Amino acid sequence: MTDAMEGSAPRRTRIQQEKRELILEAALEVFSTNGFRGSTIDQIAEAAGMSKPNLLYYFRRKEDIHETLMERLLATWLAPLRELDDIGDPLTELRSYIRRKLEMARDFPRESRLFANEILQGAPRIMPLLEGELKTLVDEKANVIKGWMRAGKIARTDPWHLIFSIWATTQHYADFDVQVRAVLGADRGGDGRFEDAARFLEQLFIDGLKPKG
Amino acid sequence: MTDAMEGSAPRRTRIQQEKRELILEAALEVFSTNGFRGSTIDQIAEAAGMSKPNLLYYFRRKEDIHETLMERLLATWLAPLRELDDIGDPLTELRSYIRRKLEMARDFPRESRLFANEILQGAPRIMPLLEGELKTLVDEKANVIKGWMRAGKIARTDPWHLIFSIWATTQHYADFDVQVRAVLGADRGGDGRFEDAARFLEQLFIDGLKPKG
DNA sequence: CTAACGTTTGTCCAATCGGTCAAAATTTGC
DNA sequence: GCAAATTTTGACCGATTGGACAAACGTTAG
Repeated sequence: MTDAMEGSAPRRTRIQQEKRELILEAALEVFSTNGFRGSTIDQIAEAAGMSKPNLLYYFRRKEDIHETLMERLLATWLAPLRELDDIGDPLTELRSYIRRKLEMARDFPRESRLFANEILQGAPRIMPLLEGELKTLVDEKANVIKGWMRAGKIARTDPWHLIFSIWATTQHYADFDVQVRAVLGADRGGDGRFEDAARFLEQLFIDGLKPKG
Repeated sequence: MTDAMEGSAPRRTRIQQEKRELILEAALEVFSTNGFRGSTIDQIAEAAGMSKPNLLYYFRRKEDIHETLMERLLATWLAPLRELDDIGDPLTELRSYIRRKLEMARDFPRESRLFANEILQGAPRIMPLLEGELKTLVDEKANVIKGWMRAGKIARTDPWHLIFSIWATTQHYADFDVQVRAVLGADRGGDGRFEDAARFLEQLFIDGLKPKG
């Protein structure tokens, strides 16, 4: 290998691509359940089916794995909000945003937990991103929502806190999944819980945001 | 000290009481920001202003500190839900439950994060409690809410998911505080954010749960 | 086939971890 | 004031951690 693995021109081997993916998949599993400091390179290596030095050949430091994981995560994580569009019926837009977010909580719980872990610990590694890219995006979408309110299409309320509450309620089903299942019990805590949640959230947000008479 | 420090009759010295409190306070700070595995005894000892062996004189194992912390936490954490009562106006009851939960997120964010950390990692230490005490309590309160729905006092919806969404939205302001402040920015992310949140959540839940004409 | 390059492994290291222990310092009961 | 009990400390231990390294092993292009 004559070139550094990071940088503008990665130029990776077939094996490198495959193994890096394998490692990232394993690391997602380990990091999301143990947090960064709670996870060891050995754990990740074992989950990826390779030796520790072998893993360190593909990622020089433990932090590099986490960093790569976070970069990928954030791109896909904000996609649903990016799609929230001015065109189309406001309530329909919000409903499908909520639905997409809930689907992500169902289909990518590990990504949600990885993100939650990072924020819980003060977001030491992604703070600039939160204050920059994320804030810009949310401000933009909050203005879209404000426009809907001014036009009388949805009830007037705080758009930022509306977005927070959508994040909170949907991600709850990924981050607090153990608690949700424990409380719902064997009968209601099965696969159907996401459909129940979808029905409930739609009623809560959409009915609650309908313009008053 | 002739007696074990745990058990039915602790019988503690004045110094023991004080120092144990000091340690628990320091441990709450450290555990809530770094998680259990991410925290070291040295960190806690330094935060409590004592040496590591000295700390270990009061709590024999790191896990004992965490356990004591969790026991105390859970008692106070569920208090607001316990107070949710059948007597009194349903919407008023729910409104003050939401307000109390939001106040706890504001006043005890470390406790909220400690709990979130535990759940995120699969609740290894409190799983029986979730399936036992917590489930029983939630089921009981869900039935109270169901009664209100049958009586036509509030809109019909899923009581369990209603409780989840109240937990999620209120605790979000403690657990994801860094993100909330980053997104709201310097002007709106100050002390007023909890009042804004209270207003928003009241509108979301109370208006959304009003019985339909 | 072979030389260059890419991959894998075993071994090792310094730092940090949770925790022990005996001795020293302090507080407390009388 | 003094002896017994409690509290504090420094030194230490084995285990685990993230990571370095060179040697061995595969792969591939000419």
